Amino acid sequence: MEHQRPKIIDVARLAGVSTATVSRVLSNPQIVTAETRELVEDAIRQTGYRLNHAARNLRHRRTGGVVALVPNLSNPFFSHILAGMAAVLAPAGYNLLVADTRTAGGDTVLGYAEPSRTDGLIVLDGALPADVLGRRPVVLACEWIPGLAAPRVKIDNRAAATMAVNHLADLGHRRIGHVAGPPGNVLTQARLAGAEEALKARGLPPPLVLQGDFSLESGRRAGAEWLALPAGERPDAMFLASDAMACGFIGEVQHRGLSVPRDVSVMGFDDIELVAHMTPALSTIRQPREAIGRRAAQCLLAMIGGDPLAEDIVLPVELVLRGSTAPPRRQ
Amino acid sequence: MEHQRPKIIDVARLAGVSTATVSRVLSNPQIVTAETRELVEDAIRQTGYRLNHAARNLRHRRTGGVVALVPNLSNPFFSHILAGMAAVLAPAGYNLLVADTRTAGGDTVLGYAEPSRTDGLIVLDGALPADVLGRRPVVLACEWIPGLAAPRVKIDNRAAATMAVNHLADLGHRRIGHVAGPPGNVLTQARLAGAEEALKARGLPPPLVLQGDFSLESGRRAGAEWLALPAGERPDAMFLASDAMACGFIGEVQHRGLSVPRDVSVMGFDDIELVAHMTPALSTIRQPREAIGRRAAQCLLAMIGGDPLAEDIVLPVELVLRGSTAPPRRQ
DNA sequence: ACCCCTCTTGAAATCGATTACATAACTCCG
DNA sequence: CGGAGTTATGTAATCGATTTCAAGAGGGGT
Repeated sequence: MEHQRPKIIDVARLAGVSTATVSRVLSNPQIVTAETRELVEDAIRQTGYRLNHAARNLRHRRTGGVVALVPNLSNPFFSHILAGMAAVLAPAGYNLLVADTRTAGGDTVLGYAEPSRTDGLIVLDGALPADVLGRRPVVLACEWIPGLAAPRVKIDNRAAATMAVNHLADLGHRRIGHVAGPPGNVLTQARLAGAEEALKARGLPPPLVLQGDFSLESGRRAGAEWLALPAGERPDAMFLASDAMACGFIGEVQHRGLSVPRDVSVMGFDDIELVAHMTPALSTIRQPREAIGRRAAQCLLAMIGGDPLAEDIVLPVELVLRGSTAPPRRQ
Repeated sequence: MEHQRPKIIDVARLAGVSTATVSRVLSNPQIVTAETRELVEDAIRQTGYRLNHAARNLRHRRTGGVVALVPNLSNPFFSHILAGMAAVLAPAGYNLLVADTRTAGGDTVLGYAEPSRTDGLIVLDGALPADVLGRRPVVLACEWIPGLAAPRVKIDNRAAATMAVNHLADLGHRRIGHVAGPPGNVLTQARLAGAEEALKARGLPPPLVLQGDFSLESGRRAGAEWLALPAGERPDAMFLASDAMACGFIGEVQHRGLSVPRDVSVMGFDDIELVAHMTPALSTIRQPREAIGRRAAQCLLAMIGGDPLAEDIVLPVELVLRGSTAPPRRQ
């Protein structure tokens, strides 16, 4: 016996049938007689035959791969989304490739978008140029690319931001600030708009807006900026557009000896796992991350399958109240 | 003109050469005359030809994919490692597939190990049964699988734990505890051994050992256990086998009104990005995560290329001192 | 002028599966 | 018992590139 991997023809010979029959047993068992089928299945077991996917994919003119373009893999926000996608894709016979659009160069991203490498894309980064993606199945999740006509799976960011700000206002805060995401980002804009809207609707002054970029470090900088304000001008509640920034913000404020929520209430956005364990635990907006991943994957599979259901999906968020928000201190 | 993707034969016809020549221009340009080469390159540009990877891979009997098996994608510890791997693999023409061994079922993992899906594996989970992986290029990173003969890329966990404990002892702590990882895990064992060794070498009592599993939540539980001890028996310094656990531990201790490092000094392990921003900032052992990923990928590529350099690589760690460790309180 | 060698190029086989089409066998019914 | 219809299987083309082998072109030495 050679130590080569057995091919379909080896199975066919052993079972005394043609390769066509073996192939049918593999992909469409019910159209083969039970008798023949068992013959073939025995042969498969005996030879230890395993299908060669490259060959099947070549014939099917597909790749069996789906790529997720993530802006920053180190952000734990994305990991559950990926898990949700994998949970849908694996049973459907698709591999999930993950690419970090920040660390990977533009060429690499372009390489992934290559139709002969993947059957479709799930884009979680709104900052990619639309033309990079080519004309093929794409689903946008969380963020989206303004010019691009593709189904989106997202939350209502504006309404979520409104919820967050309303909570702070309900506690009695009147000077509410916002740390936004990177300029130009669609989430930044929607969350800022929601925050402004909520304040306006209650007759409160517009928010002090500090710029961030969703990262921990930018949250820390925002904390430093907040501290640098004259005490009388500091907002007494801050709504930050990501949990990572909220962590950085709180860290900086605490390092300088102030206390959350005594000196400032803080709301985050995302509900990453960690923030429930901080001191104080972070009040935040929970995004259904796993569901986002699953729905995005389902949507993409449908598109690959030819369904033109280009409908956006909006998933519900949840307001999670913990220790980082409290009524303002009596002056 | 049809809107089909152009194939190599379309390019060949336009250039007036054979497909063999086009293929040579694509993969071995220098063996073709400059003249012909330009002809072909023009034709490629004109047709907008793009190589079909499934076909090439079929012929080459390779898949162009490498899979990383990660125990828990949500742990940010892994993301930089993955980035490091991708940085090496992409230029070499390999796709990186990422699979979470916890969320993916055993079947899925087995599917990835399938030779016709990927050319090699990088395993970051020591809990996989060795026989799942089959007989093919494998590199173990961080964790390893005792029975399996494969090159490892790792740090010296025992020495790193010794460093951590020595730091606590240098500060003057005498009752030092340890929160270990999941039982049976190789990292758990090495780190525990290093901690015990360091204490013994200094004539200090063996550590109180609490069991964890590297997760945030298990760190929180350890914090609760620590709090439940009679105050006189509590170790006044704790070394935890992961940063995630250290976060959970500190969170729990602080929630109950005690202070770090006043009431207990805490050392973590990994140096994930976030812990520099907590209050107090966490003292920890920094693993060179990106380098681990890069070296593992390089090693795997070498193995795929046929090099049998089955050498283990041990990378250096760094002791990072921040605010969570301090001399014990005077009693 | 002839032979040998090197360098380019093309024709055809190949990678390993899938599937359109053909064929054989069998059922059913008039 | 013959012909139509159904079902199970085999033959061979096909997916799109790579590569072996052979042939032709040109160069150099004698």
